[in-house]
Amino acid sequence: MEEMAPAAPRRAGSGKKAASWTQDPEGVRRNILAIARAEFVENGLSGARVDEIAAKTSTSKRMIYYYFGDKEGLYRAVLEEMYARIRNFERSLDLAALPPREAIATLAGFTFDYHADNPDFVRLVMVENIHHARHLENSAEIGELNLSAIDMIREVYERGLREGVFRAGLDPIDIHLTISALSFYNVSNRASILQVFGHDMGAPGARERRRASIIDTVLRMLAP
Amino acid sequence: MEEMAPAAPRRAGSGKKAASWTQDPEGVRRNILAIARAEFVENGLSGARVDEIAAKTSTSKRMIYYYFGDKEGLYRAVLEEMYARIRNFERSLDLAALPPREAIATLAGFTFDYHADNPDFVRLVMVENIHHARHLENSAEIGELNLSAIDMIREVYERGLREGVFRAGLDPIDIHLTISALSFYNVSNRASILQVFGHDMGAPGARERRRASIIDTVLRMLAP
DNA sequence: GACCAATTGAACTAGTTCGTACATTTAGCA
DNA sequence: TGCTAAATGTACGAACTAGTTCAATTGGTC
Repeated sequence: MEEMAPAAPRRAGSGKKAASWTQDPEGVRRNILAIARAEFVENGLSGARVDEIAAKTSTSKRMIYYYFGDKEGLYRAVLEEMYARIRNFERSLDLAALPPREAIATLAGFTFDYHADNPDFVRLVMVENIHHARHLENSAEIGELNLSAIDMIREVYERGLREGVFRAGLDPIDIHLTISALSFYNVSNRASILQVFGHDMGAPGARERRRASIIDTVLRMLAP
Repeated sequence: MEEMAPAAPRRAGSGKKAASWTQDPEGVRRNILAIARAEFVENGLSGARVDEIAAKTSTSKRMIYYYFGDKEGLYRAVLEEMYARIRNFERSLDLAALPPREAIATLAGFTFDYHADNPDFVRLVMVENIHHARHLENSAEIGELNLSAIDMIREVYERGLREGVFRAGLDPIDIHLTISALSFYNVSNRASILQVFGHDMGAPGARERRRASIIDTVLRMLAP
């Protein structure tokens, strides 16, 4: 779903000695980030190889260290870019315009789709959790999107309460966790579920059925 | 929650040259497996270091290769032991003796507790999914526990249908996925949720509330 | 057009990591 | 008791890996 950021036409010829190149710092940065993301997502932080990332880049290993300091710096940059992206996704939703039940159904459906369509995001969060989220910890600007997601749910939930379509006593974060867990697991554990149960949660048919089931489950959770 | 399998008293003195030792193949095996599990769970497959595992063992690196062939063989052994364990857990449940709704509530509660009490299991499954479950694939004897879990749910579900306490049209595997997802996520994503939302799903109070909420959600999913 | 800071390239290195070769000890059995 | 196979210890090496050194090129600015 993402372009590879081909870093502008560089070194048109081969890698000869006296070859010349045009400067394009932003392009180089984006190119490195895109490749690095793919590698970290596929092999994890310790499994990814800097030399491998460098080789797949249209630039050299030297540039990785020049722009990102070290391997962890590069990983952190990938992580931050990924979270910035999901923040955008969340901002794109306008639940306030919908009736409570439809708002929750929309949120659940969109969340499910976002996870299913962005396995990279899911896998990176898995990797980060294996590392006890200590890179997320050192990364500023993560705390911003905190309340936005929860507050959005709280607003809809309280509106639903006033209208009598939701039951009282629920915690907005509990609603968020339920939606996230059901959406996340369908991607994160796809491989092991396939091996153990022979059921492919990612197959088109199964995915759609699961999507409907999850929306239904969340609505039932909130029903009076 | 697990003993360290101290591999029988070996080399009572120090590691001197002429020291003697008593043979204990099984003890050595178990000792290596226990240490290896901790390392793989903590650092993943690529992050774990064979030398580090060997150092923490009461035996030497030579033994690891003697018994398990290579790093992947050791990892596979750890994985198989872990799955054998959960199979035992599932067999310990006797849902047939309970009324349908209580049976499901019990299953959900037990599943939640098993995950919460065995983060090692959860983390190892995460690691395995990062690797696309390809080690699970090459490991025989995994397919056995397939139907047991699903069949157990199917039996209870159909009983509930006949008694009119469950609604029709559900897939047993869908029920299983819901219970697993909600239980798994609470452990697997604890670190990132704490960082992003400042909410600790593992804290005693939060854990109990979440447990009750999940059981309730599953029952509502099945209600007519 | 000359000068300096920002960029980039290629080779190199110090330390790590998996795995092995070789020697030795133990346990059980003829 | 002596012999053999299983089990264990020690030391080492080849390959890999993150990060660096040194030098060169570019773009903009005076």
